Amino acid sequence: MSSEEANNGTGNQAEELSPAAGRILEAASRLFYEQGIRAVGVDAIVEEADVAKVTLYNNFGSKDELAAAYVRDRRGSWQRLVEEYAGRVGEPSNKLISIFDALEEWMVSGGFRGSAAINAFSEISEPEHPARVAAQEYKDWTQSYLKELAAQASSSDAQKLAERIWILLEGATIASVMEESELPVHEARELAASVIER
Amino acid sequence: MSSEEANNGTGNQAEELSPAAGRILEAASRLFYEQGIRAVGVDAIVEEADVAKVTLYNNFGSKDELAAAYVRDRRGSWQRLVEEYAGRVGEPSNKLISIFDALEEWMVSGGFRGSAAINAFSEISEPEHPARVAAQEYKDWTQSYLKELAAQASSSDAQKLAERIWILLEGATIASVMEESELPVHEARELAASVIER
DNA sequence: CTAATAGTGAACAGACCAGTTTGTTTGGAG
DNA sequence: CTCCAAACAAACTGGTCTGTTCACTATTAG
Repeated sequence: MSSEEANNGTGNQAEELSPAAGRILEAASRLFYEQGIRAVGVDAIVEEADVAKVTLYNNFGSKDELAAAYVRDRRGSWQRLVEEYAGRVGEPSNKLISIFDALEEWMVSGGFRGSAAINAFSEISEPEHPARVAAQEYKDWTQSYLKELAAQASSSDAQKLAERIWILLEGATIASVMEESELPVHEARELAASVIER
Repeated sequence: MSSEEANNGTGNQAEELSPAAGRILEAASRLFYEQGIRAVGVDAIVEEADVAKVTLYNNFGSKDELAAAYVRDRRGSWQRLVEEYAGRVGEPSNKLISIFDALEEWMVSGGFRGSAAINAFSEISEPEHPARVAAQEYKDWTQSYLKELAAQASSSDAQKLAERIWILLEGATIASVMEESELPVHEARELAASVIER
């Protein structure tokens, strides 16, 4: 309960990890994202992180929990990027649009395979699976973030505006992955701008 | 090379299957869609279809090929539904919008877990995997279908219009799955209508 | 010095996986 | 009646999976 205890959903728990645990999460993040959660075995992660298997289980408890940590880790990085882009502009309506700029940077930084949360959600159907719960958290954060900005930007129906931006964001992500092009992000950004300006 | 040989991408190869093979594809479709491709073992499919394991391998060759057949089967049903809805309206612009009505029916028919193609795409990263190739076919068909309608509906930039409808379609699908609600489909439909009428 | 903490490597358990083999049964077609 | 194709059951191969156990080592704090 001392100074830096509040872990209020805004991510980056990687700071408080031991070096070995950090390496594990790093390796798991890369492999899970590249190949999918079910496609990667713990042995591969252990080897990539250059770590003993026991260390993985001492730090994360199970593969499923590690997968959840991976989804949360990616979500944290995404949130930070989104807020960084939003911080560069003043108007709430421009903040909304800047999400698509953040998405473009996220994409072009190489090896884009879509959103870790969406992928986890598509891959895992068990409702209680930790990684699926973590993916829900991503959805909840994004939606409430959009709703907050929409309320500041629009006088009339903020809920509706937020919902529409959310649809465009998810659609741009999937379309970009399937087309292997950032064009859908531009298109969605344009469309979002026209939606905001009514 | 006789009469009914042309398999021109418009699906439903289930007709020409033996009873046992049909049962296999049916069972595989249900299980793969509900739980994901990697999560379902061939033994579970064999048991569900009440069939011998050898029969599965004689008819489909491998689990990967069966997974591809599953994606193509779902795609075929989706195409038929889309074209049925399009057939009910006259104007090309209304045909474009009717896709969202088809999507809504697709959704509310129960157990909605998103698009089999998107799920397969998210789950499988190997580019040459048969199921991933089948998912690409879904993308290609949808895009060219949209482009064709957009060309009939719009004088100016059909390519752009098709791209935007495609983004809205994918976004509505993902958002609906994650929210467990058909609201995003309505929202996307409205948005599509306003995009079409410029 | 000592005691606790975190890590190591290697072997192991037990389940599950895709795919194959073998020998048998069944239902038409010529 | 015979032949053939398709399906059957069940055992089996060889591999991979998650997770655990064990004996040992390095670091650090009191």
